[in-house]
Amino acid sequence: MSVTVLDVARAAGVSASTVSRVLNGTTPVHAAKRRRVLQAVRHLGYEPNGLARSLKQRKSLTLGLVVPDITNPFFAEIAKGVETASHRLGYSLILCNSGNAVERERRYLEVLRERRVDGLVFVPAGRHGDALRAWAARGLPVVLMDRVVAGVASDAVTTDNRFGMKLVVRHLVRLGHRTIGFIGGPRGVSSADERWVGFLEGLREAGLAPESRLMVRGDFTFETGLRAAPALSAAARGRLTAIVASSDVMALGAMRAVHQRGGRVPETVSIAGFDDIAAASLVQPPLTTVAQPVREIGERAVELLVGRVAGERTRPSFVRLKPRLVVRHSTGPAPASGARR
Amino acid sequence: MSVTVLDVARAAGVSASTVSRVLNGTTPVHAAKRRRVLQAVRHLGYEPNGLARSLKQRKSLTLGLVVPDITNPFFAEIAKGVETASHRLGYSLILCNSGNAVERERRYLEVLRERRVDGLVFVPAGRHGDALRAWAARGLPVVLMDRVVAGVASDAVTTDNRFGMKLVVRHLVRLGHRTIGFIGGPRGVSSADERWVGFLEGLREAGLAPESRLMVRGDFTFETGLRAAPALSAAARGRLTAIVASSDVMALGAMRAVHQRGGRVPETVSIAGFDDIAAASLVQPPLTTVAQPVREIGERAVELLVGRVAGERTRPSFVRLKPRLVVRHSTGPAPASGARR
DNA sequence: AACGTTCTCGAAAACGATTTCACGCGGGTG
DNA sequence: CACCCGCGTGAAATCGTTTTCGAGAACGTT
Repeated sequence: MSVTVLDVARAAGVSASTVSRVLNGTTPVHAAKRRRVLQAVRHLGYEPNGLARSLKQRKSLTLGLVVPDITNPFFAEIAKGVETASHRLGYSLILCNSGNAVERERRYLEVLRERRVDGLVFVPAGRHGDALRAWAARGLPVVLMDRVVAGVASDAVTTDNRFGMKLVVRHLVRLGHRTIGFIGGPRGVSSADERWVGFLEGLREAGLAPESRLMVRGDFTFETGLRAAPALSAAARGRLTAIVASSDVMALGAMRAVHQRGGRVPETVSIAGFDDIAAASLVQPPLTTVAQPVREIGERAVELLVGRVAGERTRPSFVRLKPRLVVRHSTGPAPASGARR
Repeated sequence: MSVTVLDVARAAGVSASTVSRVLNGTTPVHAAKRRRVLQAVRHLGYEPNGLARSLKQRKSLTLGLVVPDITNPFFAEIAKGVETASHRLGYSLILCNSGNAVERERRYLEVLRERRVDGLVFVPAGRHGDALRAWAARGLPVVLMDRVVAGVASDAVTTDNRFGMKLVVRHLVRLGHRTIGFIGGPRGVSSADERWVGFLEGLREAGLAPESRLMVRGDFTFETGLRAAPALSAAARGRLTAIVASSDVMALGAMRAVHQRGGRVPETVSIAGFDDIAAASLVQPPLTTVAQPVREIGERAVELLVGRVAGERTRPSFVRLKPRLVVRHSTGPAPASGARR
């Protein structure tokens, strides 16, 4: 059916080994023969069989990417970074969408092992990393992105979420806000937890006392924001002048809720998010948020991974990238009543 | 290093062939031996080597997915559908992000051939399908999504763009609009062209004469919409009461432009888009648009593809899915002046 | 002229599975 | 009783590469 290295060898009047050597440049080959080989390759339209090569070389030049939801713009951006870096370094990428389901995640890691991927770039869905531990137990390379899972010492590339959230709080405090509501992410997801802590630290820094009634937990969805905003408002009895959400999608939900009740952003209440997804700059008013170096997360992760595949390091390395505050128009000075406090 | 079928065979006191038979259920095996084999598999933690299997069976159980930009929510949604369907049918998926660059696209198809993927799901970037033709020339299965490329008769799953665009026009006409601006997509991209035609037909249906000055071409970006809206306004000399864009992203750009100049949507001008990306329902006002059955596009494409891989059909089949008008709040009755006309 | 070295290259052995082939063995049939 | 068939099984061939091993050729050195 398809043309093999042997066909090329026969056509060029050399042995299969020589063809291989020419194609891979592993060992010098006489110029004349080399030319004959290359010509035969071109003439027969030979395309090496990657499967056979991978089998022999015991490396597949393939990486696995597992994300909770490729439809989430944040993960989509990460995926793009990962994809770009992988192909640049000569690796192909198998995409796995776990849908936040731990069971599917487990299945995927199994499939990826069968496929003999050389390494795994991973945004774990749940809190418990059983599947991940099973992976690491076999000595397979893996690097985590965005989140880290307790009790697993692997490479990881994350954002400094605590710092990022503090930037937001500082920004709001400087605008005169004193009563700030917080919409957090699910407990146990490390990035969400860090942002929670960052918020608290930000308040403390400004000499403000946190009120637990003004801090709610969400699941990163639009609906969460939609419901949380009025709830926070009510809990604050009219003192609330700002809401910061742990993700842009939730912030957009909050913004919608405010609009629906006739409020104006930022005049009535300032709103800030986290992630800087594309929609953040598209809505009206454009959302103040924290931009993560998403592309870079993906790229660094892959670089770390192929480094480990090549057996460079032995101790896990932990990269923390600095996020950046992006001030747009959804945040403004606290209204007089709120500023007076 | 890793445990092979031979290790299992030795441990179970049978031959390698028997182990294979047990694992694949190709041929009946005595219950006693079968049990011993399964136990040995479990005990040794054996995991079959997919590369070896693929090499022998001459099928990789892998598909390739090539999209212009995974970051674009429309393609992200498609990717999700493709991923889900692939894995459900037992295939893995190699992700390729062409970045709309024809050259990268060509490279990718090459890599995918080397990897011996069983088939390709493809959203072509450019107009000229050289790479695609090269692919099809080798008799490799491929199914196109969203767009179709001239002169290539392959399977395809598309939306009825013409019909979708007519739905929008009818909707606006029913609201009393008589002077409607159009922001189209790049010439040569079949889906964009079809929408263009659909718009014209919609006007004709309503007995309205198209004005070429009120139809501009864009490239599906936010900036296009941002610039096009004022331009259309100017060209219409105040008669314009509605704008329909060939994509939501452009519609959002147009909406922003209107807001920036102090206009209101839909009071000053109605705006409609196409695609129904997530952001469409998140903005204020929520965008009237045409929803494509995105998830289904991906899934149908994969089903078609594995059908072809299995050698079911021989003639290319062409699936056209019906889109659906989603009326939100960015469109409203034409203002009196416009309605009078 | 004899003798290492270095280069180049082919034969054959991997890589780890599946599949073909042939064979032994019971049991039903004429 | 001879024959044939179907079942379960192992040995060996196969998928298409890369890599090891060893050998011949070419070359420079003393």
